[in-house]
Amino acid sequence: MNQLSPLARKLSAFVALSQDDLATLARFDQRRRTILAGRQMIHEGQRNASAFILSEGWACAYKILRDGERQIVDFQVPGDFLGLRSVLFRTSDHTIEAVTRIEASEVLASDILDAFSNTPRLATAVLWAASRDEAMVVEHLVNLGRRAADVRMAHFILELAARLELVGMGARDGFVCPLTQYHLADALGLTAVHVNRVLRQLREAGLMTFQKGRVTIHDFEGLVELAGFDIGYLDQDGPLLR
Amino acid sequence: MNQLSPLARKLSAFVALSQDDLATLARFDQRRRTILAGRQMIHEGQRNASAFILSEGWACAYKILRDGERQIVDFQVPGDFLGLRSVLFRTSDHTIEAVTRIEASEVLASDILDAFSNTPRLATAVLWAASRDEAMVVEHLVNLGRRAADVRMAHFILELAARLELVGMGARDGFVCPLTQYHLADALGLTAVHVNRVLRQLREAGLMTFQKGRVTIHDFEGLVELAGFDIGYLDQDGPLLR
DNA sequence: CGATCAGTTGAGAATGGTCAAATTCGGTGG
DNA sequence: CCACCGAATTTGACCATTCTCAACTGATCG
Repeated sequence: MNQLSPLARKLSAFVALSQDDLATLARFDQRRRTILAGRQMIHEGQRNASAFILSEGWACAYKILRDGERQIVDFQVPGDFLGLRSVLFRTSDHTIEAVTRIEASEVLASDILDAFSNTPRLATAVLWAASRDEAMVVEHLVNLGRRAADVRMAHFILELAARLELVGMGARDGFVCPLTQYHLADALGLTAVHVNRVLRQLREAGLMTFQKGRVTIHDFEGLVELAGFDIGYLDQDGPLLR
Repeated sequence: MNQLSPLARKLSAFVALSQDDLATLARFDQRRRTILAGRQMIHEGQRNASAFILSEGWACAYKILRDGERQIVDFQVPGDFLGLRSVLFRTSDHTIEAVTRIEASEVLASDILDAFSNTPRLATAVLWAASRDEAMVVEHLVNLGRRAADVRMAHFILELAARLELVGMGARDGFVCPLTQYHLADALGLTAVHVNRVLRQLREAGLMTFQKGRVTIHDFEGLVELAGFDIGYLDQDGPLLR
């Protein structure tokens, strides 16, 4: 079982996959790629893009507006499947960029379509994983639409903490985080200047520190209370499969 | 072909579905329901919810925050599939409410899971439709994060116009729209008061009018220019299928 | 004919943005 | 090891978009 890819590990935590399913998943993992920090893995408008399964490093998906502004839609951490929509849509509607140096497996469109035809159980599991990502995008949307800057930041940090904990890369007291304050600004719909002020405010309130590539959570309960964070949308039940 | 459901019509516009696929889809359409305006079709926290295919009327999906604020995630119009995520997640992470009186078909979880096992081509088409919805949520997120109130409104109206045109319910000069200014406010992350001001501003600029259940677009090109609207994300190519 | 709900408008407040300038920090070449 | 460079972070002063609160209108409904 040490041979399982990060995605297989994640899915297996929720679904019992058959030997067939695991074999198909293993084929997803044949094309190892190393991507340098800052490189684009998929770019907006690209046709026939591949998908990727992230095993090391962080990526982010974003859109650029006419005036050059950037909105980050989400971040991907190890174990995440990225670019599924770029495969189903012939042309990608967003850019995915490596935040750090990345180790990933490239998954061809044909691999995915074959999986849908031949291993429906795996297909449903992949759809569940995609739905979980969508649930995160929805919560992110709620964050942007209806929460004040400090609450927004707190919620964002708690979501990252929960996601990283699931893959063993963090805990309630914090995690290693390669993001800059510009990343936070573009994800949270704020300016970098205001992000800095909000971070200071949270630090001075004794809730959390974001410094030198590390997030330290000083008061987990306090942060949850401020953010009104409810982990439900991350669906720890797993997919409905028969 | 008159017997096709709205969803079958929408999917057929993009994918050639086999007799098997169509037969499976027809089974989706057996449980007709009428839902009164204001009723909840799926509520947050509900377990084992059904999905629905909308044939008449408008619905909206939203989340309520701790402080009672509401964020509308998206609207559904005839031809839309709603609640797919509520089926895959055992418990729904959002509420779906009828904006008007609705005619819809209830689709059981088992119908969908069977479809995935038996008609992979249809499953892929459904996944594509879900991805298209996700693309709209993503664009909505960008709207909230990085666009000013007037641009946000213009973009939202143009998206609705494009979606309704696809199902024959509107055109470039406008459409019938049952939404209140409160709906707009909760969708766009604004207050109803500010929505009203923005609408006045757009009306006085000769771009569009939102009044008495109808949106009238006076200057389509001007609105597109203001919004920086690019229809690409609605993916008119259809899904990649072999 | 109240009651209620959607829409409209004004005045003042506040959250977050803009602009500008330091300061810190991690590298990199000497 | 040290000087230096560019990127990231930090802070202040001022500004503007959007919110809040409050009042009023008009339509609809029982």
